[in-house]
Amino acid sequence: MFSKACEYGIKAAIFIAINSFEGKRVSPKEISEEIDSPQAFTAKILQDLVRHNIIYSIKGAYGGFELDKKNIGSIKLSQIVEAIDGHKIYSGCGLGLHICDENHPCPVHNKFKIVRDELKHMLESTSLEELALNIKSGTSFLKV
Amino acid sequence: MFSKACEYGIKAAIFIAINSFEGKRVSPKEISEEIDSPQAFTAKILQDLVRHNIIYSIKGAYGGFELDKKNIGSIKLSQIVEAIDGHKIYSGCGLGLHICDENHPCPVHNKFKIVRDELKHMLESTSLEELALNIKSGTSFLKV
DNA sequence: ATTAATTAAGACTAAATAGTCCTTATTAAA
DNA sequence: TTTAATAAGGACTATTTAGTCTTAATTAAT
Repeated sequence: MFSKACEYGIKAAIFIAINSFEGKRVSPKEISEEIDSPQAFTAKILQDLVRHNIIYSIKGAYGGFELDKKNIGSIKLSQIVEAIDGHKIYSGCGLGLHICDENHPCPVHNKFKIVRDELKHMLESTSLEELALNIKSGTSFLKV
Repeated sequence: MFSKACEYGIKAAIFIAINSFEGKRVSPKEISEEIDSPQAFTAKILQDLVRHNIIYSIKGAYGGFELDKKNIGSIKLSQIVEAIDGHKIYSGCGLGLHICDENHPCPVHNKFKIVRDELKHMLESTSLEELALNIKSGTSFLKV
């Protein structure tokens, strides 16, 4: 469903959020250990999130990644997915037709639309804050 | 969502179904033209469907691919997807955790489950017959 | 039996995704 | 102002997915 890059990006953002709540910056090393991902690859994905202004990076000694505590509640999963995987999850035909809409639907157009709308709604209505709080409380987990 | 192989496989199966209604066999060439897919690659995917007993192949002159007219109504989309992409759409964690269940959920486990169950239901409740009839009646399209 | 038309199989290439590694730029602290 | 700790960037490799090509096996018609 999501690319590996996107999976890592989501988990990394959650971990950064948890730490930002406590005013702590984190390094790619800590992040990749905590979310069980390849470090260098994760660092590259973090750069993507920085470029999209979803997270912030501070270079140099005592630097790291963080995000604005006040924004954690307003960052939605959809923003992270779009930053990394683009819009292809939402747009595009389920069977790969170049044109696929109400007037010229592929064989599964309407049925597929229901599923995709559900996914879209899920991504747009889930905030980083919600996910981070669940990790903090031990309700959900970032690895294993 | 689906792999290219799966997209081609679904469309090919629909086209074969349409022709089997009329007792006609079709070749990989006809199929790939009709569904706008690479011929050799499509042929390989057809072999997969044959191995899974979803379609039948008749070798030699006047051969081709066909399927049992009586079965078209009972073949579900899920069978084709499973034959080609395996079970990975259903199983596996949305964020790539090795273990992800009610007791040890990833951050999006419950929300993701809703989407995936919807997809699963869609695939399991949609028959090849239904899709083929829509193509025949011009309600939906296999290419462009 | 021979031939022409066909699917099957497997080795190959191409492109996309996943991932590594090294070098440069930046910055806080000493 | 030097140094050590860091992120950024880019070139590189590895793996997976997508796709091609050639040869073998099969079969209906002649």
